Amino acid sequence: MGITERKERERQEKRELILREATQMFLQEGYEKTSLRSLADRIEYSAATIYLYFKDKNELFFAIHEQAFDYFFAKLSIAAPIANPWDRLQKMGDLYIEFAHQNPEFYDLMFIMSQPMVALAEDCDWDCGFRTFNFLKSTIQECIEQGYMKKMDLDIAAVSITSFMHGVVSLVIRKRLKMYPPEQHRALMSGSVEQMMSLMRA
Amino acid sequence: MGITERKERERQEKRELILREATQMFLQEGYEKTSLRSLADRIEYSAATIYLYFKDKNELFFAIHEQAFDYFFAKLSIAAPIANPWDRLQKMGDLYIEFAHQNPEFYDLMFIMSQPMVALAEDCDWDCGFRTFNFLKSTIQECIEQGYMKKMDLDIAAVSITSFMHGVVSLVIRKRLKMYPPEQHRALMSGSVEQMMSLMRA
DNA sequence: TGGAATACTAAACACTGTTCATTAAGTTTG
DNA sequence: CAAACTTAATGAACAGTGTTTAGTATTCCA
Repeated sequence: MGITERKERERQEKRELILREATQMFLQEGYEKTSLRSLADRIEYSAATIYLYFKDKNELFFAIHEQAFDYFFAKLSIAAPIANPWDRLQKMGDLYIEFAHQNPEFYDLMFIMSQPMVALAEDCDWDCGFRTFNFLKSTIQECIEQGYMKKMDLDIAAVSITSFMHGVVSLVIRKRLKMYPPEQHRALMSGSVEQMMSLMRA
Repeated sequence: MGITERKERERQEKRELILREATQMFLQEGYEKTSLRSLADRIEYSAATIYLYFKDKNELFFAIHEQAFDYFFAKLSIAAPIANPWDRLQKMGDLYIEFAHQNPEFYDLMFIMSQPMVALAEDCDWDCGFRTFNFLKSTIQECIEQGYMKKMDLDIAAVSITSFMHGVVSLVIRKRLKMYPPEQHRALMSGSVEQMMSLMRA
């Protein structure tokens, strides 16, 4: 029964083609210009065809957002081999800022836009988000256990650090740091991160 | 020459009527359902009329966002009479969280959505944002000067605190804190804020 | 070879923000 | 007072959006 398998494979491949082109379009042209019709033009199918592979636009955006998370996780993983958890945490901070700076559209989709989370049903889980969060959490735990970081509740610490990093980055991405000229933003970001790290250091 | 004055006043009043209804609609029905046509229905004018009082939808959203900032600033000002700057800062943190929790759509418009910032031209300034930021900044300055807060660069401190507060709140609003059940969010938020405050305390 | 399943699409639906020619009302002036 | 000018408001159109559906080819299997 190789035929149904081939069909399934071809179906999967077409889904991935659409996803790949959508992702490229999203990065190249930005969110605003990524409409289902323009995507349809690009892949040379009709707009209705996209609905055979994705339930709606939110689900397509969710799929792109998962791709972005894979890329982000791969980037963060550069820090994984660093034995010292404090140095690792520090490196993760740098990589976080770098990722957001180099892929603002991805960052937006992953952490700011509503669309992908609408695709996710009320109850069910957000695997790619959880994985990243747990990676951070385990590093923080090591930092505390090995006495690099002040003793504090693990969840509070993880939420605090996530919040802080997301805060800096998203204020810049959504243009709410207008009180400082753009050329100062990078310095303010890394300055704040450094400050925050030194406050948490045991 | 009372006629041109009356005309100007009537014009201003109509602008405010539109703005008031738009704001109510935005709060009641949410962003998604606030279209220029549905707003036009509500105020019993045609959609084209709105364009006689606002350049485009972004400018209307910017005006609503300014109203939201006024309300926010009034709320934050509850803390203004508190003499001790550290207590005042603490109170401002509580009020910030409370505002975001009670008016998530306003918060979104003020600090997350792109629309209002698009209405603001590249160069020109964001008065309502600046005012709020400066209020925070002066309180931080007092905290440092009076030895309540660890010695640190004022701008770094202001950006750090803003980032952190915005981070917690916006993660919740945009549903990126799914690793914890909703009933735990408030506790995590105040827990993080407390933790952060205690780290900054001299 | 005929019937069922699949892949795909054109066209329509119900929206959106925005523009513009036209109408109606009010104001000023000869 | 009537004519000319100014302003306010609108209906209709434009160009776009996400989404649904009826219908058409094409492929597969009994």
